[in-house]
Amino acid sequence: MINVTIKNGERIRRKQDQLCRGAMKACVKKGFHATSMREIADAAEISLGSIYNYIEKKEDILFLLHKDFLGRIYRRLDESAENFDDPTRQLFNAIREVFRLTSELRDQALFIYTETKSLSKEYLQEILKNESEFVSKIETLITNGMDAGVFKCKNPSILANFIAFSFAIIPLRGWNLLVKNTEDDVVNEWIDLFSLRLNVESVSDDLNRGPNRMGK
Amino acid sequence: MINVTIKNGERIRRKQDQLCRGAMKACVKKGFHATSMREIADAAEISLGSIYNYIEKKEDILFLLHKDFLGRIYRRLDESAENFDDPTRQLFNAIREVFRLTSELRDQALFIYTETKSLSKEYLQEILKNESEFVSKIETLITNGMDAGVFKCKNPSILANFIAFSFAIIPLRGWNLLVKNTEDDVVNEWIDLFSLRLNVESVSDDLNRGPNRMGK
Amino acid sequence: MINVTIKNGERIRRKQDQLCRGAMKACVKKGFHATSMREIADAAEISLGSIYNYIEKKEDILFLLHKDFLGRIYRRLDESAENFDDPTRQLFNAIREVFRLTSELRDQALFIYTETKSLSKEYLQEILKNESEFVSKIETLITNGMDAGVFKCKNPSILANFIAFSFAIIPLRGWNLLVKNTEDDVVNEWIDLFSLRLNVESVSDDLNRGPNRMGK
Amino acid sequence: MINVTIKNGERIRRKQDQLCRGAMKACVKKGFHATSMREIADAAEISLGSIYNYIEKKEDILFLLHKDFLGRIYRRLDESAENFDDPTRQLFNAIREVFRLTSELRDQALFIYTETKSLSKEYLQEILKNESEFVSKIETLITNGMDAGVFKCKNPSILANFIAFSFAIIPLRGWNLLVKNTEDDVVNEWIDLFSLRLNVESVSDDLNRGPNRMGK
DNA sequence: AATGAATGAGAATTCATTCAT
DNA sequence: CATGAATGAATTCTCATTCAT
Repeated sequence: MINVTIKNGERIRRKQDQLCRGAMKACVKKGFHATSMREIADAAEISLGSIYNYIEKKEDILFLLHKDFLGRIYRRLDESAENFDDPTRQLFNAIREVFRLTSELRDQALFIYTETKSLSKEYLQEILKNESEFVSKIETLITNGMDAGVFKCKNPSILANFIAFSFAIIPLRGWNLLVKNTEDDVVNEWIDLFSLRLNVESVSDDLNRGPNRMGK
Repeated sequence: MINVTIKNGERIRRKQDQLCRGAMKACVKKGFHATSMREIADAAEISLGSIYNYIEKKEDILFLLHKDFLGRIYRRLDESAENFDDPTRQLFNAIREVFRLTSELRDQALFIYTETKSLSKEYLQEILKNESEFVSKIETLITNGMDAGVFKCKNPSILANFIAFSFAIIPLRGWNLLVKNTEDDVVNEWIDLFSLRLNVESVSDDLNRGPNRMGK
Repeated sequence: MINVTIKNGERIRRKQDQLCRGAMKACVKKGFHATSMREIADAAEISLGSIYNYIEKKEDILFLLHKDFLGRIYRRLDESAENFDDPTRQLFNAIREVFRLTSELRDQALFIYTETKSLSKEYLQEILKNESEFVSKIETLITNGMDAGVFKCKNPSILANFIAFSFAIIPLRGWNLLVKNTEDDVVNEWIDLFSLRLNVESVSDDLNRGPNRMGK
Repeated sequence: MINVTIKNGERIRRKQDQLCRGAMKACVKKGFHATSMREIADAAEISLGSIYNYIEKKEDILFLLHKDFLGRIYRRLDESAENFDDPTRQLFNAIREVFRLTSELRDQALFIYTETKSLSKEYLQEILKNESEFVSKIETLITNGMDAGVFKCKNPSILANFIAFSFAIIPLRGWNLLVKNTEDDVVNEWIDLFSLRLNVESVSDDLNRGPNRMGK
């Protein structure tokens, strides 16, 4: 994907990881453009020249950051969904889990959401494809529930998008929301909203707000 | 707020407006950092040197763009709400109208939403205050309905935030949503979602999806 | 030709001239690549940033240097040829004059001859076109003499190229030639060589080696 | 001359040869400065680090390239001259042979001629000494002919320089000359020119343009 | 007030050379 | 000896801001 001078693939992965961690730390504060390669190098503890053994150009870092971040989000969605068989629990538990992750990574999420636009066309397309797949996964969780007769939904595609979009609310509007509310208040409100729309008779409280990872 | 050398207030406002229109045109394409003052000057048809009679530094332009954009959004909310007395119509008509405006100004909205972070602390606070007031206005529309006994809502503050947040979905996720759906599909889905949550018995279709600006 | 931000055409010419003089001074010593933009800026007494108001990229300077240098050479050829009507005097006087100029500008000529290769394709083509015209001009001087019956020559094109080429000998091999000989020795030898080949019965000494610019 | 860490002289020579071949291939395309050590290493199929066992610094490569190239040219001159006893045949056959070699190695010759200037003083002196010896060799061929009474020449030193210089015409001006002429046209023209100057009564055609290497 | 040329600090990137393995 | 990753000085170029006209 990214053309580099280094031959050892394992080393590339290791260093790009190191680079990502440092770059994220540095970029979150000031945004991508405003963060110089020197600052990234310092934060990643890789020498300035060395960075260019693992990337071709600064923008590659932004791309890596996106891939890395989205990867973590998607993995959380997958893993959360695997914990339940019941479609209702499966969906809403996954929502809760991903929501918690984006809240936890609030600054990083804000950074990613606002810097996607800075990607060049080629990279943007790849990232948007990733995001599409993420939405599709949510849509599948919805249609599974519909097939099982527990959800009613006219347009699962739109709802899946809404759900994916809802994960951004703490990063984007936490400055206002969290003044009077906790993250849990917010996610519960979303879940109530979506469960109403899915015509779920009773997302029983122990289920909806119960402890995480209750196992199957 | 912005310290300028010019005395004539009216002239300042006129030129800053001209500057805004040009700057928005120029910045929407490439983002704020990537747009040079020269490009902004060209787009605004003001000479490069002259710009600095009306602003102090480049960031001032970003601030002006935010103020200008948010002003237009808020004005739309106000004007829409004034068209109805009935709280249900008042709220949902306003949602529809503002939604349509952000969809229409999709590129500008995306620009504003993603560049807010670039504002310096001082400016950011002012912009966030504006946004808070916007959310408060929505919250008032909700509580009015509650007082009138037509809405039920446990936490109007969160819901108002959700509604404000929902306006961003076309700018931020239109690339995915609008592949299979129209803007109207999307706004109707939001309205259904929110009306369900507000326990509105029947947002009758002629009301909910009726023609715009039907007058009182 | 070169895209610049400055509008005033006269100013562009003036500054590009200033830039050329400085750049030539700086580049002659170390070659084009080894001379940094900062050194050029210092030599030209133009600030580093200002230079980029009058060129787009460093290579433009090399192109300007070529154009400027070749222009001076060609002008000398034209002016010299105008001084005589007699084809023999016309040709050999011009040779002598141009030869003297390239000897005088020995360092600059060496620089130009050895850095032509560094030009990008587009610029190279334009410069080579210039050079072609220069050779054609010499060829015309030869064919004029042939038409007048004073020169005999099987292949004026090759000979014109030889003559053009011969101007480079002092810049390129002066380090060896000028150990034992003067520039005049060298040019006289060339002239003898070429006049023999043109079958000129007697390039009388007063003509051949006589004072410069004797008028018509 | 070049200080290296390796002891084994034979190995040094072998690797430097390999380096030369690769470096020439790589440098001819873009010039010496524009060719990175990595590119040279790749072209020579020697690892980047290993190169520095056989040279001290990049410039050493340029020096080696010069030595190698000039060596080939000089060897051709020597060998060609050995093929004949007759001074006329000896000189003009040698000219033809060397001319053909520089034409054949046109790109390499152009590279060498234009990059000599990039050598540092120390190396430059050694290369120029080599070139001096080359010219002296030609001068000897001329004075031999004069001693034998077949050449008349006032200044063999200048003429020898002219001859040496003439070998550069295809590399330097082939782009123009070879549009209308063949290499043989060009060399024959030079030979005619020089033979006229040497007062050779008749460089008979079979001799002058006859087959190469006709043996003694 | 308007203009647009001048400025130089700072950006990304390259690359010869070194050095640990 | 061979390898190739690491280094950071140096390079070109950009651009917000200033300032003379």
